[in-house]
Amino acid sequence: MSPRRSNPRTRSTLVDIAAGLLADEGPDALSARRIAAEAGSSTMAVYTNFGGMSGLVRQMVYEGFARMEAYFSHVLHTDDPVADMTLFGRAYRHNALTNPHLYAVMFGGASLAGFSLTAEDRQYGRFTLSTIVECATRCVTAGRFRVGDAELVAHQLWTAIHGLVTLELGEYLIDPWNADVVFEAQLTGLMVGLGDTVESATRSVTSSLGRFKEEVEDVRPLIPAQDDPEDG
Amino acid sequence: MSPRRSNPRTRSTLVDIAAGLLADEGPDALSARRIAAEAGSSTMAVYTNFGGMSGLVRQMVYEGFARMEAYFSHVLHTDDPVADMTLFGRAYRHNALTNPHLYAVMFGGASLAGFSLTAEDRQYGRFTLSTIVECATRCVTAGRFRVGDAELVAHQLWTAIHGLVTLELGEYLIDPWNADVVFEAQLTGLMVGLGDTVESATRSVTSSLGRFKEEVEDVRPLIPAQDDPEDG
DNA sequence: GGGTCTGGCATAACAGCGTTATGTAAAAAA
DNA sequence: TTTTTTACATAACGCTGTTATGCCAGACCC
Repeated sequence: MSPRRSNPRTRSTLVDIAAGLLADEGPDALSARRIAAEAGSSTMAVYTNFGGMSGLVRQMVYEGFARMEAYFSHVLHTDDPVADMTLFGRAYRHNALTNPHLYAVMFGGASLAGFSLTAEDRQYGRFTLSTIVECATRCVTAGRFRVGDAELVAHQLWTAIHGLVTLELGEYLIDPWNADVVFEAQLTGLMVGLGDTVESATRSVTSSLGRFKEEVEDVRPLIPAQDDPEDG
Repeated sequence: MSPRRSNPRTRSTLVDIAAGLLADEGPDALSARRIAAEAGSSTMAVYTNFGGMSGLVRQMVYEGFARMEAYFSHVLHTDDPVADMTLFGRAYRHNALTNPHLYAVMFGGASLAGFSLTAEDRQYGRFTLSTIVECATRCVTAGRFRVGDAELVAHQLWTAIHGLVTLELGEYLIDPWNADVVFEAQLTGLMVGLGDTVESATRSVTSSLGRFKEEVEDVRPLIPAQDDPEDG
């Protein structure tokens, strides 16, 4: 009754090769033929395992969100929620700059020809935001933020940092204002705009810079297995 | 000695058709064969006039920046520079939502397969920001903004609004926080973060909403001629 | 006005792409 | 062992951007 099962390692190796190709040579290097050639198989492997290039790309997007969550999970909860929040911002930017092409596929609309995210995919991405919402709640209850709705706060922070990262990846933020300067100013400005005082916001932003180098920067998220925890 | 000159109208019609195709059917509908077919010529017209698809797309990007400038040019200078600034934000978002695919090509990195902007193209885009810098200067001299450097202020505003618009176009901002709610809150928050008081910022944001519908919303920027002011 | 020469544009081909129809063989169930 | 089901290989289809080739329109020179 039950037929031949697909090799579990095939899925993960295909995704690994595709992710490496995207990271090393950019989106134009992503092709079914190229991936299959480097995997030593035919292009049909992409179709039996993922239903086409879209499915494979979608799997890479999921992995991208997993990497982002890995960075977020290393942000500790301290008694300075605003510092925690700015640290999330630093982690978010760090993840995007570490995986620029993958980030572009995740949030860049139709970054890859013929591929677009489904509503379910975006819901996956939005779920990652729940960590930020939780931290925003702590900022509000601590009296540091004026606005009461944590979800609105999270969206404001997300959109602002995302925009900076996007323009930075697009090489729009260079001389004389490089992205670092704008980012630091943006962090402080956002906290003040949400209700924190200039003094405490500046302190929190500064402290999170030190924490970033210890807690987040060197995190090397392991590539998660794709639906099949099999590994060799 | 001097050879046959290319038909000046060919360039503009090709760009017009391409822009219409991009706006109506999205990036996947953009192909040299399709454009040539709708123009009644062969694909070679794309190569003699633009050197290839990249050149044509680049020309469309220039037109995109021109449209954005057209919206900006309709923002009046009042004695409330913060209201003017938020109105620029509304104009920026309005332009992006009116030309979503074009905006994606302008700022979405490699939104179209095989196309990427050059440093010169980005300089063109950054030039548009000079209007914002000028307005930021007025905000600072009026004592509404704390931060002294107008260019830094302009970059903070640009990145924040761009990020919101990008996620909105990517359909990441829907239930329960739609983009409108986040946008209004973001405008106020940004002004406060830059030094304005909550009260005056709220007033300016509110007043710019009314001005938007009168000064900006119905602007229909005419498609500028491409390097050749010839027209028929 | 005729000659000349440069380059716009058409035709057709090439290499690549994602995808699919077809055939084969491997693996799981009976 | 037989049966069944599907993973995978091969080859083709239609599409893409691009280019080699050739024709001829049109601007200069005489």
